[in-house]
Amino acid sequence: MALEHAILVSLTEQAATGYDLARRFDASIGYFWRASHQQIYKTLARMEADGWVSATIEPREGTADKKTYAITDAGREELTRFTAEPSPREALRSDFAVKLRGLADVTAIVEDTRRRRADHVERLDRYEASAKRHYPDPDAVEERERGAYLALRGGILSERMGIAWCDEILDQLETRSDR
Amino acid sequence: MALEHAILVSLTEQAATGYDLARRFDASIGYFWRASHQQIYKTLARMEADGWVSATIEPREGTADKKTYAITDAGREELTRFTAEPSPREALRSDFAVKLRGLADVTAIVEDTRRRRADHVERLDRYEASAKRHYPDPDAVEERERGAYLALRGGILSERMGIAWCDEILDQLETRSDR
DNA sequence: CAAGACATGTAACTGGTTACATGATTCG
DNA sequence: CGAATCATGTAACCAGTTACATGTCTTG
Repeated sequence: MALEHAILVSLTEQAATGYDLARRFDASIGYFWRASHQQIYKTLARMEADGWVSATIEPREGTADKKTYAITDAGREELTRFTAEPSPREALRSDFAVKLRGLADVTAIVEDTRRRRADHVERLDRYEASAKRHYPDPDAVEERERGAYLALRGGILSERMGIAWCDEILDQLETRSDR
Repeated sequence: MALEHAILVSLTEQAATGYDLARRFDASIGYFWRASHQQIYKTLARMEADGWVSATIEPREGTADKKTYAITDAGREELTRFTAEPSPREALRSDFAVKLRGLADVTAIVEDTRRRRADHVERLDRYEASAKRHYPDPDAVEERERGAYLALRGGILSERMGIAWCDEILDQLETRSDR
């Protein structure tokens, strides 16, 4: 389970509320881990019980208290322990590949593939823009940003391969007649 | 949810017992969908209740009956319906990327990356061997095998990109001193 | 005769999703 | 004053994992 660890990594960079974390998971960390705010609040509660994070409470009237979470020493230890254990291979589950394998309706799959390709292109653009902005010189990435840079590179390579796959599929399935 | 649909695709090709399906999910279909036998039995029961598959029962003494499942017309309809709906983007969740992003222990990550690279190489070899054996001429793939071929191509591209990523990571993190 | 393949399951648990619910503050 | 953003949750459900459980048949 790595949601906990993704949160720990994020808190290492900067203390945050559940809401902040949810936004980070929509952006940079979301490149390789998605999480809803409900899931994040649930997980933070468990992590606090485990002593991996500690909350600073800011009472508010009329609504729930604001809680800002910071990583604890125990949390840092847990992160080190987690880093040391071998990562399991990602369980790959692709609805798209299942459809493709079945190839029940070529027209529908071509359509789906085009949609998918457009999505990859859009993400690739975002990632490349982000890379250009934050790491204009890849050979001079700062020590403490190296991890984030390499993770982003993974995103870029992954989107490029996605596009290449879509192109192969379209090349084989598209009839010359339509567009 | 696509386990049901992965099963339907598999049964379209050939009727099978739960045990057979579990083995198929360890092999070809397992390139893009993993499932344990427990999960498969549970899902088959639900699918039978939904009328998507029908079981031929072969009674056996002293142990549970053998059930061979075949896809029904309702199952084929469901598969068509599923193919027509747009595929959701895969939820990407990578323990490895979380670790990399945190970069808490460079030595541990280098080790993990090497392990990961070896795994990608091994899979790539298997996929390429399979491609060579089943589809020696990519331009002459039979109509009804096109889906399987394109899915396998996805696997190949994905492993290649995995290797490329590992190489970039190792290139940036490996000190010249070790190996 | 033992090991491994064939064959089917149950039970407890965990992580994640979807739907629902509430309320304050800020900015155009 | 209304929309967006900030902020925190609960409840019901579902899919998937892990551990446990059983028994036959085939082959070396």
